[in-house]
Parts: sequence; C-alpha cells; structure tokens
Amino acid sequence: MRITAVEEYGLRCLLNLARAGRGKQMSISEIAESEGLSVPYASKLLSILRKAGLVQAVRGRSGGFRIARDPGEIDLYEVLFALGGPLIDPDHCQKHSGQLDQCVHTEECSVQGVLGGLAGYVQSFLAGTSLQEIVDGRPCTMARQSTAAFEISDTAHSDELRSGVVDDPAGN
Amino acid sequence: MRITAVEEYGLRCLLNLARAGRGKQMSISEIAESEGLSVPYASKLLSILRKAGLVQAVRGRSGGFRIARDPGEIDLYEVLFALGGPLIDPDHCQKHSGQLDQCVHTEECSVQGVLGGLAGYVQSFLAGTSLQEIVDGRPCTMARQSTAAFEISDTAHSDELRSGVVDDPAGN
DNA sequence: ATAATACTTTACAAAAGTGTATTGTTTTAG
DNA sequence: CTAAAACAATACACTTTTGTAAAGTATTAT
Repeated sequence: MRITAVEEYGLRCLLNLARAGRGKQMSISEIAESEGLSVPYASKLLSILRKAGLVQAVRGRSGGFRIARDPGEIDLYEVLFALGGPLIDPDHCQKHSGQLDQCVHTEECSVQGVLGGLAGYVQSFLAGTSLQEIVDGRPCTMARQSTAAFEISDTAHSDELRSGVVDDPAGN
Repeated sequence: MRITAVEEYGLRCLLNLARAGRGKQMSISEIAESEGLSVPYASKLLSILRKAGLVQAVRGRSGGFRIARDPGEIDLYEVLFALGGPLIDPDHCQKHSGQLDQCVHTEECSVQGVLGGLAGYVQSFLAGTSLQEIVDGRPCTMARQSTAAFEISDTAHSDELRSGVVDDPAGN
C-alpha cells in the first residue's frame, strides 16, 4: 500500500495552480520547472487532471493551465481518485478470487470487510482535507492527532526478522 | 494508492493460519487451495511472512506452517508493513525530487506534510486492528464509523469528466 | 535406506507502472 | 500569412510487480 508516482507528482502540479490562485494560469514549462519534472511528463499529469475536471487548459501561443475551482472547494479525495482510482477496486472479489470462479470467502469475506473499512477510514481523511488547507500548510485535524505516532513507526517493526524455522515440530 | 496483490493475498494466507489457531499447522497446499492460489505463489507469500517472524515453518514430510503468535497479539500494521513496506518511503524527498538535486519544497514541503499525516492516520487504524478481530468479523471501532461513507464514494466522483478546454482564455 | 512429502531458493516470463520522445493541433504575435 | 509558442495524443523503452516454473533441501513413514 503506497502512494503512486502519478498521485504524488500530479498532486504537486495541481498545488502549483492552487497556489497561483483561481484566475492565474501557468504553462506546462513553468509547472515542470517548478517541480523538477520533464515537460512531457508534467504534460501527461496535467492531461489527467484536465480530463477529471480539476484544471482547465487554454491552448495556443499564450496558453496554459489554471485551476478549475477554488482550492478550498477541492478535496484531496477527488484529486487522488482522479490520479490513481479508488483504494479498493469496486469488483474486488471478482478479481481477487485466485483460480476459483468466485470469491473464496462468499459466506463471510472478512478481508473485504476490514479493507473496506480501511478505505472508508482513509477517505474520511482525504475528503476532509482541501487543497487550500495544504497550501496554507495546516493539515486537517485528523492529520495532526496521529502524525506523532508515525514518526517512530518504521524502526519499531524493522528488526523483527528471524529465521522462522522452528526446532520443535510438535509445537511444545 | 492501492492495496497490492502481495498484501492482499499474504494477509489472506495469514488469516487461514490465524483461524486455524496458535498451535495448529497447515501445509502450503492446504492454504493455496483454500485461497485459490497456486502452490508456488502461496509458497512465496508464506516465505515473506516467515522472514518477518509472523509464521513459523516446519520442514519435512509432516511439515507445514503455523502462526507465530496469538492472532490477538498481531496487528494489521505489522502484517502489511512486512508484505508491502511503509506507506511513505522514509527518504521520500530524496527520491521524489524530480530532476533537481534536492526536494523542491525545502522551505515548506506541504506535500510531505499532508502525506505524512495521512500515513500516520492510516497507521493508527492498522495498528488498532488485530488479526483476531478480523477473524471474528468485527472490525475495529474506527472502521465502522466510516464504512457508510465509503459505500457511496465512487459514483460521486466518476462522472465529473469533461473536456477541460475553455473557450475563454482571459478567464472572465 | 529409500521414497514420498513438504518447505526453500532461484530464475524467468507476463503484466502493469513510469517516464521519455515524437508528432500533431491550436492560437497568437508580428 | 507565417512562424513561434503551447497544449494534445500516441508510441515506445525501461522498471517494477506479479505469478509461474524448476531444481534443491529437509524430514519422516515404511
């Protein structure tokens, strides 16, 4: 589970336009240079954002992009959904049924339950964060209350590697 | 942002052993058949779980796998971290600096801030959910309070596609 | 002992994701 | 009208992930 490159860079490109403001426009070159991306790559990302209705393009010699709505009216869920789709595929059980015809957990797909719960949890965070809040540098309430725990997270689990092969087959 | 195949299937394999219980063991064949996976693939997943210390292997003719600790003592964060690593790479700004030498947002990396907040938020969910809770089919409190919102999520954003090309370059 | 069973490791092919290159279309400055 | 500037679309190479295949190691029933 991770943030994809398209989501990361696409969000950054959009934030440039959010910082510029509702009416101002920037060219692909300006955005690409600002984020250290190649022009063709930034172009691809902005094309995705345009098709999602998040930015508007102006063609021609004095063209460029501008944000489609007020940054305060665009939430992070809409942005990440446009760039990377949903956290869990709608027809999840169809695709993840292995070699069987249908989901192996038809009676009680507990995996589906917990991952669906996670997806909803994540969405509540994303939908509660607007681009304006990110530009202003004040993450939403939910973020601040759990950031501290994340800081010490990785090391806590990284040194748990061991052989896993036991000497006692009986389990006593 | 999505759950990877290894995370999904790895978790499912581990849940089989969690359902079997602390002392019981299952062979790769049994687990593979139970989840509709090929034996070699299940073998690879269980190997990852073993190296992470989550399961123990018994070799030889009457061998198999069993869960290393009580399912109530294993949380979902540890499992997903073992199978797919952290949500955000520790040296994030080094890798995502584009063509520049250092992160383009050194003064105020607002993207890093909000995504770090998201990672912490997700972790609080995962760390608060044990395998036992999943087996019992009762998602943790955090899941239930936000599941309803997820149900109606996808359709709400899917029909926002438009051309994005405006007829009014001036923006009036 | 030996064969059967089960885990281990490595290698590899197919698919998806990432980023670049190229060519085309649109608009405007002159 | 023409050339320059800027967005649009497609194709392609590269990398990572995914899943399979095959050969190897370890244990035990007989």
